[in-house]
Amino acid sequence: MGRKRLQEPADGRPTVHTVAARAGVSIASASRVLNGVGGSPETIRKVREAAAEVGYVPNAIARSLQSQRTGLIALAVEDIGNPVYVEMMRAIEAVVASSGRQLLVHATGGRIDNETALLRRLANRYVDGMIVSPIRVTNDHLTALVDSPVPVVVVGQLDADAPIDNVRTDSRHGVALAVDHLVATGRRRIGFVNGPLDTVPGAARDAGFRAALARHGIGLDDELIEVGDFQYAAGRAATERLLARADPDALVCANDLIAVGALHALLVAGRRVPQDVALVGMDDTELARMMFPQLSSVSLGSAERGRRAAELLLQRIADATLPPRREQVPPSLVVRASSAATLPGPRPATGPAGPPTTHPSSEGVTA
Amino acid sequence: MGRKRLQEPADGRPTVHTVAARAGVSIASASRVLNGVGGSPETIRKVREAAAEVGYVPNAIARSLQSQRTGLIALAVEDIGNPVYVEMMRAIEAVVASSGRQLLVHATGGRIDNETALLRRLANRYVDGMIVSPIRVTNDHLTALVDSPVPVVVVGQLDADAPIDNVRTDSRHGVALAVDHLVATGRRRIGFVNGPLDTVPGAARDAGFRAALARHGIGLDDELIEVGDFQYAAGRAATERLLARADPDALVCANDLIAVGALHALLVAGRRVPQDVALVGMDDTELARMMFPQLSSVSLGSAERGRRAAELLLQRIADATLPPRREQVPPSLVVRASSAATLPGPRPATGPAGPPTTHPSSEGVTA
DNA sequence: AGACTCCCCGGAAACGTTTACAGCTATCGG
DNA sequence: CCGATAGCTGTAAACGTTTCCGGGGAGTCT
Repeated sequence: MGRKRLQEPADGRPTVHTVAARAGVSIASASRVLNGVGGSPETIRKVREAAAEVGYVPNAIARSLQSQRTGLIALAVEDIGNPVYVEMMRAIEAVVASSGRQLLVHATGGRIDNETALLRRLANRYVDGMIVSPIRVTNDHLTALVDSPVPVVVVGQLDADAPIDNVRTDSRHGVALAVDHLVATGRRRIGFVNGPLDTVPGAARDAGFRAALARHGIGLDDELIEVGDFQYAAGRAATERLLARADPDALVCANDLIAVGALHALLVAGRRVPQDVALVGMDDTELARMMFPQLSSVSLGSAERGRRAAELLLQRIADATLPPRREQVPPSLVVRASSAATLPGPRPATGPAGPPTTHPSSEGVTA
Repeated sequence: MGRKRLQEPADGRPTVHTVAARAGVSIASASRVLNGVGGSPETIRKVREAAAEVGYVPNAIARSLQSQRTGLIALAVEDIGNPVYVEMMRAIEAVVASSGRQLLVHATGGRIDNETALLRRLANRYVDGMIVSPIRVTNDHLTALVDSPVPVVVVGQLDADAPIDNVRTDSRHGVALAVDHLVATGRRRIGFVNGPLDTVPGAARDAGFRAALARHGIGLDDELIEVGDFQYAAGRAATERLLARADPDALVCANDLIAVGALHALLVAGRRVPQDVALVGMDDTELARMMFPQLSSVSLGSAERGRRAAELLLQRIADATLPPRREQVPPSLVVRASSAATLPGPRPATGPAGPPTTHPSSEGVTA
């Protein structure tokens, strides 16, 4: 039988041709039945039977080539080990999975070239869309984002006029919440352990800290500000440097990993938390609840931001003509043991301070 | 002009046809030049020029259909939030990326149906291979693994006769290391906080704990054994239950997340660590170093296991006829502050115990 | 009873790439 | 100076799927 094409590939795996031949129908009919569109009862039975007998599984690549979509969504974050990205990823994954797609995760290590290379490679159509949370943004970056061939949603700050779907929070305001809380509970010598200033979040948090101090009429003491990167080890080292030259009664940290490092440094240095030094982290990851004492932390709604970003992306994939949208998730402060104690100072607690217990088991209250 | 096929898809994105037409050569020549095989200097120049002008990027899907490989490797783990998997993933990612491939991460949540569904979907050829670290293994699972159409490597215990590439450690021995160390430093009322017994690691660690106690001639006290799951919250709750009915002088935990929960419970209950209760975790993740006091932990070489699994997988992708291989990574104990103190007991420390300081900054010594 | 509609089916094109094959030219050795 | 050979080029097939289109049969309405 000189059929026009092989029924069985050398591979041995069945294709739609195999099924069709076995069922005695055309590949078109077989395909229709397998996709559940059309087909007479008799044809359906034959095709289903044949497919089951040979163990047919459609080849997703061929299907993608035809349909021009892969069902893959990419997520690019700096550091997969940071719990804040884990939370974001979980939220994204939930949305993505519920749309029948799969998530492809990339760790960029914050290296900008890495990220632009990734964006350019996007052009090869391997994913239907991408969510990226860059911590540094260059012009190169922006143009790569703007003329990306596939939909992109950015989580994080972005130029106001960039025509890109964007979900952000206000980390300046987040820092302000932390400072307000500390001031309200009587702290005055408030230190700040930040990440790199050449990153978007680093710069925003620095500005937020300075503004908040000024608003409270507290003079800025550069001795009380220290910079590392957004990791645990750097946070610990930066806090050690800070403690070696200054004597804070409170510390704000630019994320929870830094805060955990700061806690370690404080305890090693023999400071009691919160009695001697109150500590507030940022991102409100599960890490904050795992520490002893549990860490107060400014929630930047990472799960919520992830969820919204995923929804924006799915909407854009469905309709590419949508105008660029921008959503904002407000920060909120979660007070736990690490900053719950009010200093025995001039001003009694009026804020959301908890009881000054050393062994609290409360899960924190949202300010 | 009546070319056989469209030069420009409605999409507007250039294909190899676009480039070929613009360069005035055939698509075969264009493809050859773009892949760097063959072509006269003149042709090369023209094609390169045309490709640059139209901004040609090859369509990875079409290429995959032709080459029967996607360049994607899947990794399926239970919980993406567990630092042990983060470490494993980093190691795998390094190997995978150095081979020019990309990593696709799946969180299974430990649900067995989820995992088998994933394995079956593998048949659709979307990935070139898969690394899976199941915590529960059923027969269904095994058959799905064995007749998977794409190469699979399993990280974790597996039936000895299963013809599947496999990288494992000996967590029974790992638990023994922890118990030996605690006994050597004078502990006798050693508790154990485990994960679910119907999981492979849970069962192995339970058996290891019982065997180790027996080997030391210490009677087994069921009051000192508690079970939750492999998460922080469960570890904390399980430890609270255990402390409510027994008075251990040491705790072995089935992983670091549990150990962190146990530490929290101990400190809330007012026990000093390590003076009152020594604590040893398992997996030796960065979390162990982040705690105060830093946690002793049994390293199961997760990064190493990940690296080796990735290498096995790449080898098998390159040559499917290799016989099934099995590699073993030995566990090792890293002693840190949480178990460094020797009890003022009958037996002076002969083991690898560190100084009984309360504020150690040592990064731990490997036993 | 004829025309119209509806449904089902099979052939073939299309997605964008790589590659086997054959034809052509130019070069080199004898 | 001619034949072999090497290198380049273009045509066309192939990867496995979905889908457009035209043909045909059965059923229904007028």
